[in-house]
Amino acid sequence: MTTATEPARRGRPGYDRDSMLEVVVAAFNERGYDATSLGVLAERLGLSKSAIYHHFASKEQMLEVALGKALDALEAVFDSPEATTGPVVSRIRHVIRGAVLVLCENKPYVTLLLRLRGNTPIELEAMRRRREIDRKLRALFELSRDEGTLRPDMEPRVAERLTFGMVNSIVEWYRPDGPITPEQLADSVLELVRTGLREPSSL
Amino acid sequence: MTTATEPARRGRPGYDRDSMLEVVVAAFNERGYDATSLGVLAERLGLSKSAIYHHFASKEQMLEVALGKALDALEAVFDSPEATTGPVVSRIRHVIRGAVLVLCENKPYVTLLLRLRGNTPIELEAMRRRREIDRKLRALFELSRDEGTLRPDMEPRVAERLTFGMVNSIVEWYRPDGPITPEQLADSVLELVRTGLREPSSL
DNA sequence: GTCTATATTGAGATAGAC
DNA sequence: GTCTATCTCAATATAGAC
Repeated sequence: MTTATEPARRGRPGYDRDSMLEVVVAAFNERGYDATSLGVLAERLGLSKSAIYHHFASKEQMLEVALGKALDALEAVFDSPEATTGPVVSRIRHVIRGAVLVLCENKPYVTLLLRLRGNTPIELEAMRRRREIDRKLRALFELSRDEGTLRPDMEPRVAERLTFGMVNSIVEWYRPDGPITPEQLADSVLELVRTGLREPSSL
Repeated sequence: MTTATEPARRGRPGYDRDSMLEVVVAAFNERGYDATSLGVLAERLGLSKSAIYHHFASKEQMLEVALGKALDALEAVFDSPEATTGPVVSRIRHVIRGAVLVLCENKPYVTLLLRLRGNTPIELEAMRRRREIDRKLRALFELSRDEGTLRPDMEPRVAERLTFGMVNSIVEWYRPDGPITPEQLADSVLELVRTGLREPSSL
């Protein structure tokens, strides 16, 4: 009932929670969570409105499950051994690369997370977990400053905000079927963060 | 009726369009446009719901006027002489700096613009104008690549997206009454874009 | 697991008095 | 320029049959 077993997603009927959530979250991201009615969801699912309640207790529970997927994946990156041990510069590179990859591979769920406004307790709790992740990147930049590998005119807090701003903005334009792979994108972000956009010789 | 004349914004009554819009847009940004009901707006304004209709024909018209403010200010930066003539690197610096300053000084209106989902013709038109601005930054990065001042391993399109991603993310955390001035913030963004976060000597 | 009702609430918007 | 009262519609959610 909770864990998907085998087939799932046919032409029309026979949804399980995960396959239904894919359709639902895509709709949330296109129109916004609040602007997406159960009627629209039912239409896109090819079901009646009431059938949805067989899988989810409420519209907000769909949001809750989706946000959990995004947060679990992001937290795994920031709590991994490569993020908590070793040279600080390597740790920073690891979490930035990992965040880009998670974002690309779980784009719909992360997109939903990044657009929360905190209108309900469930949204507030998700935002709390997200802020905890932000805090971990900031802590890494503080270590970097202390050891002298962060340029001294850059506040760790500003570095963290701008870095995450850049990374998070990727959900707005990355296309899984596009020409750029997540790995290439992660390389571009890391290079920009490391040494900027300018042709090095023109410094 | 359309243009504000003199005083405006008192303790409770006597709103004109602009002073009312300030309150309205703040509410939109806190809860999201769709999740903000006229009832909530009336409460925050200290008015009844129907009184709002003396100033705006509809909820969506409030959005339209607010988006116009943001877009007019941004377009002014990208159409200015400093953005269209002179060395390409200077033009890029000018539009990035200008975008950061406009964003800080018109934060509520720009925030609203950046969160649109395109659910109505009015939203779609605003998104079209916004894409036009994106296109102008991309064109500048293409010129930069052609003259050899953009690092060759960075696609102009990716450079544009990551740069605007970083700039636009500022609406999520900039505080007008905080310790960082818009000018300092613009400097930080420009330095990060130019040469990255690393202590230069550690390259 | 899905359906056809339907209950209930709150939304955006209007009428007309003051 | 603001109010009270009301209209209309669409939203989330439930009941109960198949």
